[in-house]
Amino acid sequence: MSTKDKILEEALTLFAENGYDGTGVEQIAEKVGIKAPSLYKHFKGKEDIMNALIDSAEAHYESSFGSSEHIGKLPESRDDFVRTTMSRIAFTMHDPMIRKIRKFLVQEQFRNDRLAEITTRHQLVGIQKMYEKIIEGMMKSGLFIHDDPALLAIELVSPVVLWVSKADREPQYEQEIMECIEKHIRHFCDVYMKE
Amino acid sequence: MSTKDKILEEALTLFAENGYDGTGVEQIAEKVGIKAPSLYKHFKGKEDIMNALIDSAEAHYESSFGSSEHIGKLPESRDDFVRTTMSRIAFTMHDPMIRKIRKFLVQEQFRNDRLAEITTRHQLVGIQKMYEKIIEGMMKSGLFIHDDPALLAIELVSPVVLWVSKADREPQYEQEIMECIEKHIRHFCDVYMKE
DNA sequence: TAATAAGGCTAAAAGTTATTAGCTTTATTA
DNA sequence: TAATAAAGCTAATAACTTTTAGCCTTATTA
Repeated sequence: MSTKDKILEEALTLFAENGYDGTGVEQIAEKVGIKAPSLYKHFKGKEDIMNALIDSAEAHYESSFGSSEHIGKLPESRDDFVRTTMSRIAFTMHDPMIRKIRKFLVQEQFRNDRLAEITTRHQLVGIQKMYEKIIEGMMKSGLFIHDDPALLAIELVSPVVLWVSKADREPQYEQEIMECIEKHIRHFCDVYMKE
Repeated sequence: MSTKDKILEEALTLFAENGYDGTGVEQIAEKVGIKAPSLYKHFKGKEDIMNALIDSAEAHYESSFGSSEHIGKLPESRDDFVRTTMSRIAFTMHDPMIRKIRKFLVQEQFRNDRLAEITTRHQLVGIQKMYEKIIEGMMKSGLFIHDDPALLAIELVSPVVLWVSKADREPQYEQEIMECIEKHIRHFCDVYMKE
């Protein structure tokens, strides 16, 4: 990995943990294994590092939810739906990179309009749009009752977003949280699936 | 209002806007109308101001959701439920004090365990426990179908929490957001209310 | 191989920030 | 009214932070 990439990686880790203002360039440099002034061979300044990070958060969003490719084939049963949804959530919750981006965004969301907009996309648009399509498909294939897929996607995803953000701040409850999430998803199926 | 209270008020405003690390004691003092060293006649230091603010956020939570008194009488019809719920949300969303506490907590939630725990209580426990009781009561009075009140409260409240936090970062969309929320609540009633 | 560029370093400038010391004024109370 | 406490101020300290300047080594390339 190039030094430039390593700087971005360590900066994201530190920003996620202590916020932008709570992190010094010296700390970043130390984690990379260089001295602070050497950072300036790769970036114009601290703000420039942050902007590059925002770009990469944006790129990450695009590659995760930008196209509809990522849906794969539609779940074919209730159990299939619960299983694929839970594993998607477990992945999102535990993947270190995704977790750092989430923690970074949530702390810096008020810094500027671009960060605000990206945070909304990550929290409200991304997974929800995806599940809108999945649910819509499953309505057509007769597994879900007919209803507004957008509203159902919101009802499915919102509690998950809140629980995952609880897990970000209180990781000791991860297991209970996963149980709550599964209970919620099963209840969702009880209400909106046929039979 | 005492100088001490004014310091807390202005500190909260600034912390909500720029975060703890993004706010200087000089800025706080200026807004209060004194010089920075005078702050130290009222607080031991910057951290002490923050701790007092956390106490007041805690007290605010207690007075809002600590007792069951705040439910008032149960809604007696679907329209009544939608109306009272929407007005509670509008109040929570617009009240400047509540908004500042929300923005402060969301930015500082990772700073220490106490902040993490209070953030969870504000975001996940507070309104949800309240609606758990309301929904439970309305199940008994036959307005809602019989189901787990805790799960229903989560489904009702979670999307609202996410939309309100979007309104905090992008206030220009407040109106659309209120429309989305109302649509969601009406849909919730369609699904879980009798007739 | 010689020249050049990339990327590291030290030293230090320049600015900011939280905090303390000590003085003065205002308000409280004995 | 006199004494004391509270709360303000200026000046200064001390630490920290970001960034620049200039030098040296290593790698690339003509």
